[in-house]
Amino acid sequence: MPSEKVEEYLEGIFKLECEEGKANVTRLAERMKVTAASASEMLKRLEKEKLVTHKGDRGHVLTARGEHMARTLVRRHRLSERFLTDVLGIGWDVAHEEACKFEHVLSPDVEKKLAEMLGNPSTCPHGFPIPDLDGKIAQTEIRRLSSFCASERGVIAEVDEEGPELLQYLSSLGLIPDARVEVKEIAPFNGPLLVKVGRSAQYALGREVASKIWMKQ
Amino acid sequence: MPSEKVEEYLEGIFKLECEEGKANVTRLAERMKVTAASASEMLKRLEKEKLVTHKGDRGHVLTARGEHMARTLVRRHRLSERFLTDVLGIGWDVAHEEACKFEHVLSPDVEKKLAEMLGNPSTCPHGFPIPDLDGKIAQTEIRRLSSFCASERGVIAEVDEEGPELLQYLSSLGLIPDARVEVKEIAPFNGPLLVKVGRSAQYALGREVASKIWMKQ
DNA sequence: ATATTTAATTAGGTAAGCCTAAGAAGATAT
DNA sequence: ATATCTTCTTAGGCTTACCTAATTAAATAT
Ligand SMILES: [Mn+2]
Ligand SMILES: [Mn+2]
Ligand SMILES: [Mn+2]
Ligand SMILES: [Mn+2]
Repeated sequence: MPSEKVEEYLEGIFKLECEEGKANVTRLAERMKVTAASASEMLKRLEKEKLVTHKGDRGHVLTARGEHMARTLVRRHRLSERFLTDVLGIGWDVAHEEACKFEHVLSPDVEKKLAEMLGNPSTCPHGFPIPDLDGKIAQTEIRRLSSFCASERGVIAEVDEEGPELLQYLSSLGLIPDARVEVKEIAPFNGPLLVKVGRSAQYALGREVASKIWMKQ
Repeated sequence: MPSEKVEEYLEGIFKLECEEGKANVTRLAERMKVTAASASEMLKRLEKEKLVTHKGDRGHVLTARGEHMARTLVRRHRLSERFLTDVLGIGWDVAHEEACKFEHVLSPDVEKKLAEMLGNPSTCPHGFPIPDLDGKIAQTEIRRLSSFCASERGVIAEVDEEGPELLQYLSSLGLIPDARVEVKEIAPFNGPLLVKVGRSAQYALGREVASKIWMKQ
């Protein structure tokens, strides 16, 4: 049985692979909040356990087995988030860190029953797709809000942020998955976006924040 | 933050105190499935951390702080069992070991929301009382079924067993909390009890099994 | 009182995960 | 070509939680 730490590393490597194609020591260490030395040691161990292989061009990638485990963890994480927000009424801003603990204690049977109870949801509260039992993740066409032009409109698909503060702020503006957003204006010199959420007032969003909001349609 | 291991030891010591008044190294080691050496070391550490004190008459007892932590864990364990059986439909025979993992990942907020969602239940699926937020445990008058005489009747309060096999067997006979049981006959020479559950057939129960069933009324 | 059994502790060791500090390898700049 | 970053690895240490084997302490039996 892999330890909770090993599981967290697999998840971290998987996310890095999704975002950057491969994982390197430095980026993994950052994500796991450990030193590069610690990340290097863990990668060596994961390679010995055939969960990771050393890709030629400077980087590490998960093996089939490692990737399957990672996808299972992502599924359990997002199902847990769904449960925490929908059933218990926990805020989406803290659901992530609570789910990060839950994901390691779900057995296959509990995972299955939980998914059924929730009606086999397809996304987590932040809009990310929930992998199916085989680990398959539904792909959709999405673009960053920061890439939008003035007068463009769309619907929020995903909010790519884990910290509670920003999530709390965004939900207070109604900027949550499935909200309709229209970009009214973009300030010059790479300035903030003026957006309208639903039929409420306009808000100015910094580019960094806007780049964490992924839009569909 | 206490580690999961420390939490499990606190729980083990608490149960021993309830059952035998105090915890000694040997009994604790048995319960935790470690050697006496390991249990001895852990007790030393818990004493250093002021979670346990060395009682004069051969034994260790929890401090107020240690006991409060233990009661919180028991509460989270039993709430988790309730959730697993009532909401997810997990069998009571495996709910215990699943809950043993859940109890360590519940934050105070999640614990509170979970208790509310469940309607603040007063007992776990095995009939044991759920401590309230202060750790207070409701006391009731209960007796072992094995102490019953022929023709005595009562209602099952608690089933004091953690292994899945016996629990599965007992529930197949309808021997679960709140079931009405009548002792029809007791075989001589400390023999088995012939019991009638509800209005179904009679079953012969060994004394060891009968002593794990606690009756009320 | 002495011997035996049981209970508890100590000594010494291992593995997982973390750290700092030092060194090696690669990439970039001058 | 040489110097300077950046990235990665190694060496050496620490803590937690476990182990076996040996020792000490306490209880029980003869
Ligand atoms: Mn996680
Ligand atoms: Mn999420
Ligand atoms: Mn437990
Ligand atoms: Mn129970």
